[in-house]
Amino acid sequence: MPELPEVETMVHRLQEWVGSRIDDIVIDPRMSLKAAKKYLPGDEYNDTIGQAITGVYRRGKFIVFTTSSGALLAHNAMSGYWDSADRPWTFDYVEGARVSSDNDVRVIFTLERGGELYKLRFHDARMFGSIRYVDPSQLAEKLSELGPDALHTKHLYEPRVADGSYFYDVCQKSKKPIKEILMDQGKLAGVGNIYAAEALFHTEISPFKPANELTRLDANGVFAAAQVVMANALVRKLDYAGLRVYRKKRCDKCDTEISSGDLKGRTTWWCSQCQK
DNA sequence: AGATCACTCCGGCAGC
DNA sequence: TGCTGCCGGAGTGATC
Repeated sequence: MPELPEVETMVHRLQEWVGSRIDDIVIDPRMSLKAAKKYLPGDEYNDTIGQAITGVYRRGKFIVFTTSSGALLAHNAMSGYWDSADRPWTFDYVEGARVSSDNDVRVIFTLERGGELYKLRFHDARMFGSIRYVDPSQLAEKLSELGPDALHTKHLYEPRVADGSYFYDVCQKSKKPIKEILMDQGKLAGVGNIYAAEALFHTEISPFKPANELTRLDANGVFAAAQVVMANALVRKLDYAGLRVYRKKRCDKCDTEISSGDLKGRTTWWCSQCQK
């Protein structure tokens, strides 16, 4: 499941399409009506054709393609990724390498650049992702629903990044488990299940600890750890060997068996010995 | 009325 | 080997 570093990496690759024009779009006809609604429903399909891509950015876990008259707002959810037909992509998710398949292509954009035509493809096996065309005011509205970003990266759209003090204030306002706060996109944009678990492991705080029980030092530490694990993922080019608790069997500090359980519908991993 | 919750999309895959 | 059940971002509508 792509989180902030994965999305940033995809956005970096997508830069090559800045300056191209969307000539045509084909949406996978095999999808149910409900699933197809997530990809340029209604007028959005026609609104998108003819638009020039003026920039590609990341905001939280969203990809923002700015265009001549508006923007495409895309979310990869669990299984989404982008590539072009002439250069299929193998993307390493934490679950293992995902080899680009022709079978999970949901949307094909025909792009024109310098008189040549290219096929930009959005793959999404599980159809949980989305692509929406929005006008500038809708874009601003949608993005305003996200909290400040968790990490300043090269391709961040309209950089507005949280800091430890902000995160402490957010924690103070809620009795919810700290992991829920970390993953709440409306409070802090970009952190998902993997890096939330890792950040809490590094700071030795239980994912279930009520957020308002964290001291300022705790909150600063958790926020800093989240930034470090995501920044490391970026520089290591998403080499998941650096993960220490997510889907692990044993704690690499104390050798206790790693616990796993449900926290608000998401499986979470933690060391019951180290994390209090 | 704001916060919270259950439910929804779906294929992949673990576990019988 | 073939089935069943579980998993999950974010949006939606229901409920407290």
